[in-house]
Amino acid sequence: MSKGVTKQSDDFAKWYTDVVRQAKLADYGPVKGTMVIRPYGYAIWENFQRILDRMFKDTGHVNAYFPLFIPEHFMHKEAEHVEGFAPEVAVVTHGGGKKLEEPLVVRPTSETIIWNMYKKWISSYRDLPLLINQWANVVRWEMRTRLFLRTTEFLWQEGHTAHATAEEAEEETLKILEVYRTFAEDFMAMPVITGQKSESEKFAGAVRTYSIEAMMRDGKALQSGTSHYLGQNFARAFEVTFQNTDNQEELVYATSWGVSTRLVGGLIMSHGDDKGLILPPRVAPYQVVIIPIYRDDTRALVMEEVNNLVDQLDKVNVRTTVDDDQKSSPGFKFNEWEMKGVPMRVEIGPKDVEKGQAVVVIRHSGEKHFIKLTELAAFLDSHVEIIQDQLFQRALDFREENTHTATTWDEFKDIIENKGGFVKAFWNGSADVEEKIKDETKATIRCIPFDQPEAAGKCIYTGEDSTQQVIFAKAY
RNA sequence: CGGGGUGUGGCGCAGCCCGGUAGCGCGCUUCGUUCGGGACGAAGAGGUCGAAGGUUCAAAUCCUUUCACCCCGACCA
Repeated sequence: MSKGVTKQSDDFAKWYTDVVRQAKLADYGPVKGTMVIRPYGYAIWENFQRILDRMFKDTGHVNAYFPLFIPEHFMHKEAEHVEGFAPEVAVVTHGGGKKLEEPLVVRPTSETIIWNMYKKWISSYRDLPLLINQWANVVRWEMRTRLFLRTTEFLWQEGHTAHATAEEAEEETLKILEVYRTFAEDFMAMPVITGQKSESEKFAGAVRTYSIEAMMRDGKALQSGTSHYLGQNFARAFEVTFQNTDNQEELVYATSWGVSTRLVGGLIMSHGDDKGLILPPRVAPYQVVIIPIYRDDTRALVMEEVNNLVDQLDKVNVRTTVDDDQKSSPGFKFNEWEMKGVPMRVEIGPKDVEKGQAVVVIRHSGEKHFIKLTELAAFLDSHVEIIQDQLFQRALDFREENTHTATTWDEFKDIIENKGGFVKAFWNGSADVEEKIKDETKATIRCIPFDQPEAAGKCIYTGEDSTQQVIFAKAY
């Protein structure tokens, strides 16, 4: 493996792939479009899972697990749903050496099988709300794939809830969107824009789709999580009704929502630089890496301080690893752990021990601090949050710098072509116009943000009066 | 599916035009010296040249067929 990675400015896509592979996050699987998530990458995903799972439980949800295989005819019950997913489902036609009576669809998402079950479980308003989440793999046969961002099989969580009223379901949809926003911003240090998807970008089978949209360091948008208000579409398709307090039968109201391993890709592209990954401390597998520097005669001396520091960091729950591999030099280790994005590096050598200090290097800023050993643990502990905040602020500043407002079509095209990033512009709400803009510029409507300007404006394409300002961008 | 490209030790590649003993760098193994920004030396291990067929005394190299993967476009978390 060669030293370093392709520079972001040379080829961002190549940089991304280089980092994923050199930081040992993931590797290509033998089947086209599949990905092996390696231990270091999986550790990040496990951190995501741990944090999100807690948030879901704190908002009243429970976990369950539904089967991978779905009878093919289930997919046909909801018209929009089948139309949306038909081209990308994998179908199993044989089992046990025989052709199956009915082919089985490998789930691209679980609405159908879940609502098939909910029909059995829901009969009264007393059974509602039903708030279930599952952690699972799903398969979507994509034409073009990229590690983490779009793979044939991916890991995600999908929440599926059933409610007695439309208001309550809508409230749930937005509550989860807020969970996603909090997770992205407070843990991944990835600022996001919350809003509603346009009709053409919404989930197949949803009434409304909301999303969080993040800006990557190349200015492109990444849809990072979606929350759908499904209305009664799936309840109608699967005949899921309940008796309300007036003893009347009613269709239930539904939501579904998910985030996937794509978030790992978002994390990489939100913070990384030409030296590799930069991980926010709250989700980093290791927050501190200690690199002891010694020769045989100074080993005991150095390791005593190292072990002492590990104990102290352990007490304050700072995730730490020590790289005392004898085979590689300190210089090699510096580069390797920078590639892996560990937020803080501590160097302790004989000279340091003599002076009663250690060297701390902050990954994202490159700052070098000489800290007294007696103050070291406290310094590192406090910098977990300091670094977390700095990374969020840096990402936010980057997004603001790369977000422009366009009021004329020429201006719009110029920004998309020459500057990139997000473009705020008014839109008349027409799918036709949305399509034309996409054809002419490759920019799509990422979302209709909740955050709207006071004044109305004119549609960027037609010049008609418009009250909705939307975010356009090229997207992953 | 359209356009482009690549298949040769684990990884990255050269060799192919012009057929003649399969090579280089990195990695790996062992030993020794090193160790504060990608250490060095010595000795080793490791390849049915993507697959099938053909031409030839002889094929990684020429011909035919085929498969796979990657990149760019049309679909998508």
